[in-house]
Amino acid sequence: MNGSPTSRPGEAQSWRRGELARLAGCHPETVRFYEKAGLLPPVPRSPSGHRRYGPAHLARLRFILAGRRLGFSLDEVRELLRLAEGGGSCDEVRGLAERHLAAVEQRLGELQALRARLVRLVDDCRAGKGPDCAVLVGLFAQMADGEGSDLSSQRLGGSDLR
Amino acid sequence: MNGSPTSRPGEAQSWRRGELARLAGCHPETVRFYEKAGLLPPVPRSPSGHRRYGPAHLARLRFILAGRRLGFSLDEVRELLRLAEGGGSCDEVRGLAERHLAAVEQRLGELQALRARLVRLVDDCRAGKGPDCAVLVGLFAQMADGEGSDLSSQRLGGSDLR
DNA sequence: TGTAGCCCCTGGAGCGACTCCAGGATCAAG
DNA sequence: CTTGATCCTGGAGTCGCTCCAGGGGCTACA
Repeated sequence: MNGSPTSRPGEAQSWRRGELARLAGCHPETVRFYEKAGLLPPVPRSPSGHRRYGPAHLARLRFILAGRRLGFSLDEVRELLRLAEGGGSCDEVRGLAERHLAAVEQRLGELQALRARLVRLVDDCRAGKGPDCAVLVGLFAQMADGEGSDLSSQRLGGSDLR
Repeated sequence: MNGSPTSRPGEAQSWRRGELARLAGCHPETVRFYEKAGLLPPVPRSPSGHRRYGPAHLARLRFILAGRRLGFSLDEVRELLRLAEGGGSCDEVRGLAERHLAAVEQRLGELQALRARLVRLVDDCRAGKGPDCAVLVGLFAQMADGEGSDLSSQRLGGSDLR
């Protein structure tokens, strides 16, 4: 698991796309996607058109992936990169992180409410209080009123960044 | 806010798409989308081709939206509808709900871990322990090792079902 | 030298769950 | 009869990737 690249002798470290991806821990297609999205710069090519990456690209890619793992959107990661490289102030960076944290906490609250409702439904069902399935009854009940029907909702969508 | 429809006299209750959507609490386009997705059946049309909905459609739409509010995917809602109408067993329904609940709880765990990491980052930053922004330092640090870099991650994406 | 088996290139489609748009028809109220 | 809201259709856009087809290249081994 050393990062020894398939480099031509005489050249400094230089990796192909798949090698870079493996070193950073992402899918090779993701690298191409980030380049298209402007998060990674266009990169030097070998005579035959193959991309060749160096340590700076690896560092940038890892930074992007770290941001994604923290739940930042690609736009937010773009901004973080700008701040990191253009020397944005610490306040700006922290502000971004704090806004993101607030979003995470709101989502957490929503999911907790969701879980409570699901637990109640499933528990009622297990208790078998009536002739009908409590889950379905619950769904029909929630049809009528708007329990939890405000604005906030859904999307569990675990595991991006596979 | 009564549901009095714009119905022609002599016809039973009959609503247009926008009215149905308003009664159910969703976007009019969502109704069309659910029809295309096979969750709502093709619906009778007026001579000029406009859809006319009745109470049964409203009930079905509300059921779907209630399921979505509980975080079920459209596929899961489809299955719930099948079980509700075809008389699936309570066990089947509860099984579906339990599996969904497990997914919600897993996502909750992921988000809690995420929040902890963000809180730590932001707190370090506020404490101003070093010359550099702790958030950025944290990002660069997490670049290297794989703190939280297993498989699970991301997508906050609150508030579908606007 | 051939060739097997990988990797890379490109542009484009697909996922989920909608939402929005263009360009035109229809409806309900005044 | 006009006005403005609503409806119709098919198609594109969102986000963050992942996968595919159809082609070229690169490396190791026989």
